Amino acid sequence: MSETNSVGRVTIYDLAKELNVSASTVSRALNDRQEVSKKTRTAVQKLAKERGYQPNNIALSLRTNKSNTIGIMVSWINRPFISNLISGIEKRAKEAGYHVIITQTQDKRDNEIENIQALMGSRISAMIVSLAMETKDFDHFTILRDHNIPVVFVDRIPPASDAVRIQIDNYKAAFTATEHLIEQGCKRIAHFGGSKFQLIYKERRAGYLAALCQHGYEVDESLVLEATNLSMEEGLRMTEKVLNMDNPPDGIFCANDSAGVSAIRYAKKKGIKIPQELAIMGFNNDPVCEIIEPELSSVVHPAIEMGERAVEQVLSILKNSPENRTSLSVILSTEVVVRDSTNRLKEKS
Amino acid sequence: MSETNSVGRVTIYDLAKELNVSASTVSRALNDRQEVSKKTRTAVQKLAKERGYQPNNIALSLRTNKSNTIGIMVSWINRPFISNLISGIEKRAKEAGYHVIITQTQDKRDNEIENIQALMGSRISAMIVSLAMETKDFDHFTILRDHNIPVVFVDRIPPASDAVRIQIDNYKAAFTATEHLIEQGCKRIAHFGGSKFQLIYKERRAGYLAALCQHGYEVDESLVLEATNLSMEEGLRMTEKVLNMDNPPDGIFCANDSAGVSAIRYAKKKGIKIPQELAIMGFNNDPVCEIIEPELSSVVHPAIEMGERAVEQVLSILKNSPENRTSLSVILSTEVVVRDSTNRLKEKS
DNA sequence: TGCTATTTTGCAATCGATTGCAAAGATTTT
DNA sequence: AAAATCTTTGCAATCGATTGCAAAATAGCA
Repeated sequence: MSETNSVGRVTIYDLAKELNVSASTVSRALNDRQEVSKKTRTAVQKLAKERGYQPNNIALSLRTNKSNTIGIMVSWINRPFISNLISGIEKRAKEAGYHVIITQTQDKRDNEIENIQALMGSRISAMIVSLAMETKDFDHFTILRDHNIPVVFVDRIPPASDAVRIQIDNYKAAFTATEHLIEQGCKRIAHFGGSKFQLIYKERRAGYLAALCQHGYEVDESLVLEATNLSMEEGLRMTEKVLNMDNPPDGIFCANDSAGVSAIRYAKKKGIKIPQELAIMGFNNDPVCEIIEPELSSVVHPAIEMGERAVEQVLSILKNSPENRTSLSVILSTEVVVRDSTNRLKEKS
Repeated sequence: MSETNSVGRVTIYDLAKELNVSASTVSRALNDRQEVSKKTRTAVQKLAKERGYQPNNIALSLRTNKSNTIGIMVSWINRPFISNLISGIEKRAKEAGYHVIITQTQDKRDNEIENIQALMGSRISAMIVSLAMETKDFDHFTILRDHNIPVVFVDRIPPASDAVRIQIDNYKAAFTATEHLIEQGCKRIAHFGGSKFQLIYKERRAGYLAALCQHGYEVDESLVLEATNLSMEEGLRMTEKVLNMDNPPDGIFCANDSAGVSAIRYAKKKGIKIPQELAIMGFNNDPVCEIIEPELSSVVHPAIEMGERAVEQVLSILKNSPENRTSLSVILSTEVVVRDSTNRLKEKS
């Protein structure tokens, strides 16, 4: 075994002893402080390099009480939107000299509480959160505020007005998407939504209803469905339900792409022509949209950018005094990407 | 502002003062040690709960030199295989009381070096790595060994025989997949591979060649292609190339699903019948396999399980003495999932 | 050379939790 | 009641880096 065991990393004391100076001097030299003579400074830096000195962030964190770590809490890492979000966060965080600790809630409120505890123990500098599907109350987040740990919510955000959030305008996006279906000539438009306890789904539903209303459509409640977890399976069940009604819809606006994909597959199996007899709109613009046939129209959900912006919010909060926070909420722009699953006009031309 | 600022978390000293005991006693009481009288023990624990005491992991880490953190280094988080891998890692790591720090290399060797430095600074207990595509030498990993930090390689592993790795038998998997194409009656089988510097792609290629050889097929080098980054775009280019040859293949074995998807799309556009005129096999069994039409046959790559097993290896290494390591390499089983893109027999029945 | 002025250094405390060892307190034995 | 034993507690050092303040070393000047 080598001379240095796993514990025996090179410390400033080792360097100090070897150069016959004090640890304070080494510390200052490594931080390139002017008050250390140039001669010792370069000597220290040279030796540090030779010995492969790595500053111990843990010791530093203990002293400064800053871990330079951002905690991320999401439902599941292995979802296209989330993994893109995290990718964006990690990239920007690293640029700013922060680490990133990740935890999954698996959409369970209890895990949310547990994870917050654990992250608090790690003295994270800030936290970026996308809520668990189950979560309807937010008491377990107050402890973070009590300790002045900035929290930025992304995508699945709480309704509390004073929370910092990064989001898209779900209402407007849903409105535009639904309007697009109307423009394509759809007369009866269904909506497959997610849990009504999640603001994003509530807003998408509201946008959908508003578009119908504005264009003088009547709302048929039996066409407005909701699932706690809007999965492929749920999407399939919903599609089956509405397409077997006496008066089936000729358009579906889905609150995510999984449901949209299921709708396309079921409709195809039933021999229903897309988009002529049934136009289908998804949400998120996942990669599958371009794989499935016909390709699925969807709403861009800029995941990577949301992650980057979340980090920027974190940094700005950490930099400014708590009272100096300006923009609490960032709303990113989206757009409807029209593909074959809703493009009726293309066929006519 | 509240009485406790962000720095003013409750410490054992606060509890000690309030109870008129020493910090040592509080520490021991919180760890439920017998040598503290039951009376003080319960009193301390009660007060700790009341005051919302959170042990400071950073202080603990400094003392023990154990961060209880596993560093993950992957190319990109936002890839189906990787995000599933991480999901599995996080889950099992949390169960074992470990945190997970994530870094992306973006497939760049320089980032790999930088990330290792950063993770070393955070005094990670162990590391789980999937190599950057660029990486051909492994000198920058020796520092981890020098400091006795266990490294477990997953998926994209180095060829060094003494590295701990979690993998599938890529050779065998590729062999079986190619054999399946042969059984389906393919006479000329192309291979779209990844960087030859990556072991997994090398092995997949070898398995493919071996299957051809064993069945008395001649190898046509012009059908064996390789891309540094086997993306959808590269897959498209490759498909275009081979299908426009004078003597095009009637089967393609792709080293990942992106290439497989591109092959299907291009072939369809050209009006080539799948699988009758061209059978296509992917690798990874990404979700897209079941979305595209025809559905893409593929090889199961058990991402979540690989993540879990990687953590188990880490734990076993950390627990046992360095000399006591038993299983250096874990090989998980895979299977070929036959779908419409290769199933010629189904049509005949 | 002697006396300020300036530059360089070192001492010691700090961050929070743990632990070996010693001391104090409680209990039992003779 | 004194001695011996056992239980419970506290002191002080440790982990590694930083920093206010004081001390030492050097430079500048007469």
